Amino acid sequence: MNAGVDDRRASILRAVIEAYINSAEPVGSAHVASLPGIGVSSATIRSEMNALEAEGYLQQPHTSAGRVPTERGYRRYVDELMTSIDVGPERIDRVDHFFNHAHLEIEELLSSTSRLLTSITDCAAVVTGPSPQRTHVLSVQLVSLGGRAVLIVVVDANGSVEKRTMEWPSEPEERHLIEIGTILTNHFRNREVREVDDIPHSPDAMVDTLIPACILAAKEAVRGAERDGVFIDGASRVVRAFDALETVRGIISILERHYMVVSLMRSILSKGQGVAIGSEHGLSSLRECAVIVAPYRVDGVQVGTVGLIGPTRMNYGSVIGVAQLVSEGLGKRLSEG
Amino acid sequence: MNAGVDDRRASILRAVIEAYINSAEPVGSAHVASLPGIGVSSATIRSEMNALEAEGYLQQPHTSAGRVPTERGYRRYVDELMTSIDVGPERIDRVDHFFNHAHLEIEELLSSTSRLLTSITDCAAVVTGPSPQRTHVLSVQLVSLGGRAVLIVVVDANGSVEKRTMEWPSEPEERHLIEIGTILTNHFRNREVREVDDIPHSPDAMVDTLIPACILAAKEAVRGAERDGVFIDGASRVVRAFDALETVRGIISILERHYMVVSLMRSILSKGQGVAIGSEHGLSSLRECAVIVAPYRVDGVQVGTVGLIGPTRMNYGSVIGVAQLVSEGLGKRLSEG
DNA sequence: GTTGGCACTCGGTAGACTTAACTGCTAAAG
DNA sequence: CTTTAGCAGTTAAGTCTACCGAGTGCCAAC
Repeated sequence: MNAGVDDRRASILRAVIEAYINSAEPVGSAHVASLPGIGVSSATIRSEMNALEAEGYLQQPHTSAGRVPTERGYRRYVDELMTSIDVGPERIDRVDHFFNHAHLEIEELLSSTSRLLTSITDCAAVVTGPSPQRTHVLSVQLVSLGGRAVLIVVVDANGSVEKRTMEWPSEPEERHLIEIGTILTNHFRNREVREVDDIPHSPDAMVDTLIPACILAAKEAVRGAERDGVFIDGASRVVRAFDALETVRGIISILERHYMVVSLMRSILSKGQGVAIGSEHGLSSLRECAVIVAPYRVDGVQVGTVGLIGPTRMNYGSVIGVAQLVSEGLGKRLSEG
Repeated sequence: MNAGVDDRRASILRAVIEAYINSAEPVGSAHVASLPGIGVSSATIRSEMNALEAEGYLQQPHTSAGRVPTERGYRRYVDELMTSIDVGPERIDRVDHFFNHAHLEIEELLSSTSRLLTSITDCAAVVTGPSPQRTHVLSVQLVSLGGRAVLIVVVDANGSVEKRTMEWPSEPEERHLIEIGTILTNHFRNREVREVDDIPHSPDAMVDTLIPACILAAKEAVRGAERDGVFIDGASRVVRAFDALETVRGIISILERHYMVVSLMRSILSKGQGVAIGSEHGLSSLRECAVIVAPYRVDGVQVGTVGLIGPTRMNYGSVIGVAQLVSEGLGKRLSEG
């Protein structure tokens, strides 16, 4: 078993996987042999495919069928066999055009990014917004909602607004609200919320006693907003790739639960990877899917992610490329402010 | 053809529809004859069913099968045949418990209402929030985002926050922002945004020239927020009721486009109805679904709606009942503030 | 090591037959 | 004139069989 043999075997594996990605049908030796760049007969291919099956990269749905890649096969393909990350010029154009022409509120930007991703890749797309916990605060305001209810409104440097209602000990006075707003704005300004654990003071005793609760509420407002910044689109698109009803239902029910998707993406990233194939991520409803994750950076700091969920037989080269392209574009766009 | 005959025919229609709702399978004459309260033989039922088919209320999937209700059949059932709107005590309890224990921000309230609806009915649930256009404004604030970007933040009486970025003619000065905030807060306070079309003035010339653009931005902020106040849940649940893949795909792709769902509900309401069955609403992807809409009122004014989307063979009595129950509960809850 | 040849294996399709669930019709009974 | 039992007629769905074709594994020859 020398390098030459392994090279050939590898390129046969690549050919099988790419053929399967295109056709979604088991690939036979004759088809591979007919491909340009493969200079050997189908009999040779057969014996190589046999070896690839023994190595766990391919499998046969049944004896008289062609071969289909296993999870392990896809994994190797992504890790070392993929010809190149080839997005295609027209897709690059679409992405460029999108970011050059996007003038939107942050939520609209993220949600249309998600729409862009799904329409380019035919996968379901996930975009998580910049974590408000890690964003600098610009302003804190208090607004009376009537009765003892007070709304605390936090604006951060991304232009996101977080809020939370709190209960005042008694009917709030306008001047207290304004004063606390000013104190908190100065206290939080240009700090990340998670860093703040000291408490400012006021000469006014009444105000002074209220401040700790307000700080707590502001932090909770920001924590609560973490959940909202997830934009998922394209469920109906992924679903086209499958024809087993149970699979479809499983996928939909995961995509519907945004927190599941977020924690899925987090867990993939935390393993230091960008691609999870089939059962690698452990969500059995998505066992026929691959998940691509690409974090994006604002001013050098990773603040959010872009993700794509599609069938394991997706076109990895192009999907991974698009994910990277868009995550870069989004990071750049958000860095400009 | 006297009243007695029509009564019997009607109760046979009712029996067929209810049996079909329970079993999802074509209903035969023998089964209807065996039901309590039907004192005639299957032969008689057959001839009545024949008549009902001629009248367009029933149809046969094929000659040797039982009968299935037509759209027209369901329509008549909903309009005059439905035994009663029967929600069932345990469901009533769940709804009561929900509204008694819900202490949440408005968005969380609406989204968990939507979750409640879908889990009770197994339909997809839609909750549209109170229109911010028709809500009184409590406060308007301006926050500098850096450079010439300024965020205008509008808080309304429901505790919703709307926002919009605008471009300042030059680097904004803090005192201008505060002053305009105060002027606009006073100007908008306790008015509905859509009513405001006059423009307040300021002695400061610089401020005075900026005000019209700010009013515009505030109005756009509110208009833009209209879209966000839609909470849809339970796509994976409706989908369980169907086994044709194309149907499933169609439903998902509609539910994914929130604006389509909103305009669907609006159009049903504008026809003065609360139930649209099959093709009545004109969305071909939902031709196998029925849509139930129930508006809710806050302080006597209709501000939003609750909707349910399920298969045409849903249990109308219970689903309509739940929709009404929840819309009342939600209205009451929001009236308390 | 590579190749053509060949026997073999299965899944899938097509046709024939059977079964079961209904119906509509008819003629007799109420 | 309505209701009913009985029965022949219709059709989808299930079962069985045969057959085809795609694709394999193996082997002898190159």
